Amino acid sequence: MRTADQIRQEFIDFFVRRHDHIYVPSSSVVPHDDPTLLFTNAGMNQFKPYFLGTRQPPWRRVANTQKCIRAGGKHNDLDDVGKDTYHHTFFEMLGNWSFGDYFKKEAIAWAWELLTEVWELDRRRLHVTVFEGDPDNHVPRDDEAAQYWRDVGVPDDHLHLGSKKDNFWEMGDTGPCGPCTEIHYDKTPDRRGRNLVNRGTPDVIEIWNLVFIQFNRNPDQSLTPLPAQHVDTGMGFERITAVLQGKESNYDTDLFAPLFEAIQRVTQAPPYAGRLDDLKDTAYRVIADHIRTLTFALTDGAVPSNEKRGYVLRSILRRAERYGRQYLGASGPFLADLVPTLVERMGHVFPELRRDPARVQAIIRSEEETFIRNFTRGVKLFQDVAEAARHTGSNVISGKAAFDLHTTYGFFVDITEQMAAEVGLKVDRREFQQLWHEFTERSSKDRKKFVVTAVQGTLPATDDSLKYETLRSPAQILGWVQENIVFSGGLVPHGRSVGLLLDRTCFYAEAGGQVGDSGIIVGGTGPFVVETTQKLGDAVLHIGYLPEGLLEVGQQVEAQVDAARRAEIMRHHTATHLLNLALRQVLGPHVEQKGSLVDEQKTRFDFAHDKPLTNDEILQIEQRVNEQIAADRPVVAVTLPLDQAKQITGVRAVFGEKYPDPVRVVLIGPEDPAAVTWNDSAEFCGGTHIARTSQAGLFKIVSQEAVGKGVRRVTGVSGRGALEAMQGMARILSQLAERLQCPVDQITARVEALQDELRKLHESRKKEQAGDLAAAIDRLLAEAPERDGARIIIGELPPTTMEQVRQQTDRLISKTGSCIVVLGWRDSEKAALRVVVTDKFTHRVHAGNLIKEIVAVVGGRGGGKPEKAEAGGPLADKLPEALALARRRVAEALGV
RNA sequence: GGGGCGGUAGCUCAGUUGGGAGAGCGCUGCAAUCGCACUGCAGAGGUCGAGGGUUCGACUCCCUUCCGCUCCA
Repeated sequence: MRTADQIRQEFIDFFVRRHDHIYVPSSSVVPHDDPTLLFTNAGMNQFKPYFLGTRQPPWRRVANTQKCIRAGGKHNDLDDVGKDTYHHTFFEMLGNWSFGDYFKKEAIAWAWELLTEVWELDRRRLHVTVFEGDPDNHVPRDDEAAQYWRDVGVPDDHLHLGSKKDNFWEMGDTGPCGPCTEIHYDKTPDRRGRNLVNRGTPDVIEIWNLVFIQFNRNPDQSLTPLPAQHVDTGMGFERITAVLQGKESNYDTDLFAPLFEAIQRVTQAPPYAGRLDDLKDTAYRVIADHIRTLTFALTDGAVPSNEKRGYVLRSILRRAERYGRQYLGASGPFLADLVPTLVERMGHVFPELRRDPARVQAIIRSEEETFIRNFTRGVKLFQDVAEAARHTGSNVISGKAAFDLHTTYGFFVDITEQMAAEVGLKVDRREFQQLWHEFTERSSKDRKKFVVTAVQGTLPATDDSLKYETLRSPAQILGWVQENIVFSGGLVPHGRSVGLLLDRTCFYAEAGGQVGDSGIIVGGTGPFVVETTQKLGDAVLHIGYLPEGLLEVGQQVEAQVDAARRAEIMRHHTATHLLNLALRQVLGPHVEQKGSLVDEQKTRFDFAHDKPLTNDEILQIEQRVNEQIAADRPVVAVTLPLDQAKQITGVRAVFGEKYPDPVRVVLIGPEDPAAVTWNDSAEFCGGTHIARTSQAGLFKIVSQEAVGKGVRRVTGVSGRGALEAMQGMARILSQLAERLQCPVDQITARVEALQDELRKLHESRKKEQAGDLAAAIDRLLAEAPERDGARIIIGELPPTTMEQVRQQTDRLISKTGSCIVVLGWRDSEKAALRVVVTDKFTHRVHAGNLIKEIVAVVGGRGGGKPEKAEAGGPLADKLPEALALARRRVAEALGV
């Protein structure tokens, strides 16, 4: 029997050796350069530019195996994984490719050759499909492909027509497309599967898809033939391995066996038995599949997080963890321990796995630990609500409880539902949906801001190239936007919030974290007040209002940016770049920008870092930024082709952001991109900056906080704000120094000494009082009358605290065994009372009720339980009176 | 940006309408043992995240804030 490794190799060798293909390694499973794509989900992802014609392919014929992940997004197989024999979130796609080289004839002939001659598959079990045609879109039936199949010997009763859904491939709404032909394998024992092709049964499965890219879909939906025709084929590696090894299930192949053994080893569960109706075996499949996805994704640089790609990975990890805990009896983290097995199994094909498996394991382990913590807490909450439900005789978990479990502990409803089902309960889905709806509604609505998202009418483009050069510029009014409607003629209305449109402007529109400019637009009889500036497409909206006067479309005006505010903004923006650099230098290379906000008061900077900054780190960072400011380095912007800009040493960009090509790069220090070193700041940035660093004046970090797991936020000030922040602190310090009568640099020591002194004083006073108190108590005890075996101890104590009296009453109880105690004393000018009644007498004297009555005498309130009570009041002089009342009441109660 | 939950001994966590801060594990000492483990006894260890407020009295209720987790946008 062939091993999986042999099968993969034979595929590659077949195309490379026999048919002159070039082997191209798999691209990363995390598409770092395509923000629209969560994961690489098909072999063609890395070759897309060649099909689109945006780049020339360096080779004509290629063969490869591509790492793919399908989870989250459109192709979401996540929920099916583990439940059947053939779904995976991670899989390999074998493919051979022609970029404008061979076409249908060769592709079909070679596919047949590989399957029937090299691999010697039974021809009688192979079926093929070809496109049936689509007259509405002028696409003919693919008779060509059908003929080539007949030529290699496929009989007509093994040739099927397929619909657009199965046999026509399109990249998107527009772009390259074409018919495809699929090869299916009949697994039925008697080879009677010809009517089961494309019926979604595991008995007859698609093993290879050959796509013939020959058309371009135009925006008007018409098709035109492409000048160069391409072939793109994809064969699911796990499937073909199962077929060639004669296995029912992909999971029965030697690709998964080592993983199952490892899972068994780390969980101590019974071995994998391959059953579909056993949740234990489902768990094995889920875990084996998911650990492949996690290991490959993390190896390629993805990180679990609470949004997007990272969130999908987190869900996958949790799903695996949950199956392991519930069905295999894993009690602690176990997924991380599976990584070495996978690296050993696949490292020779994907050497990147061997680069740093320890890092991958560390990430997985830490995720597992947080999940387990949450899971334990969530299970507890679940048990509470389940118990409560049973208690009320209901068999329904409320929607609110399910909602809380999701939003607090990340339990998806189906998890809650499953857990409920296991104990015979149901979940109120309707209530859940209702709450969920309100929740998402509120989350999305609660961000105010005047944001123009879509407009009716055509927006004229604005030339805003002046924003880097000047703060005043002549312009002509082209119109305005009001309540999402574009007006292009007439008089600008008074007092309403509108977005004024000009032909050119020097106003900076909000972008790249920098806030929009404010200012005025002068002309006619009154200035237009600009509160902020935003960009929509190529149009700049000067958002504000016209208080009075006349302003008309077509009029010549002058745009004047609020120069003082802009200056503060520019200081902060340049300071942000210096901060970014300093963070990396002080904390390490993992510091990646996650977002920023720059305005006239501050710079707020979010970055990847997983723990709070220490005081020392903050000091170092401030110091580095201020050194750069003091060095009075020039700040220059250069515009470069994107490819070239990416080559600049240590250049920084926000991950996931789309940058134009050419891109603007802001350099601090060197004026030539080639001269940039790791100690200089270079960032892709479209913002406005000061000309020299010294203009920032001063930089100070004022706060830091966590924004989410692994993301920290620091807020800093420069320019005037920094001065104010420093002065504010200096003022507080000098006030403290004055109050403490010591120099500023001794404040810490002085406070420590004071705290120490205070503590000692407290202790000695406590001791002193305790002595007095014990003596007083003993006196009271000596003269206490006895009634029915209980000592009745009522009296006043010297000034003390409740704490002390508690200890003394404990002593009394252990001494007397049975007693009724009413004590009063002064505590910082107020009267305090405590009543204690031992068990046997609580039905005759209720401590709580008694104290309520007697505390009224000293003008206070209090309460407690039958056996003990505490109270206090302001009229300390009336204490004897209160105690006298207590004596009477106790005497009455005991029938004296 | 908006919401939910949590922060109590070195660790994991209890703490029930506001009325003496606890358990388990760990730690120290003693006993027992040739020694270790186990066991028994004793003990140390807490600004109940921080700061305000309400109250005679706050771990508990209210506000602010920090830290962690989580969901949505």
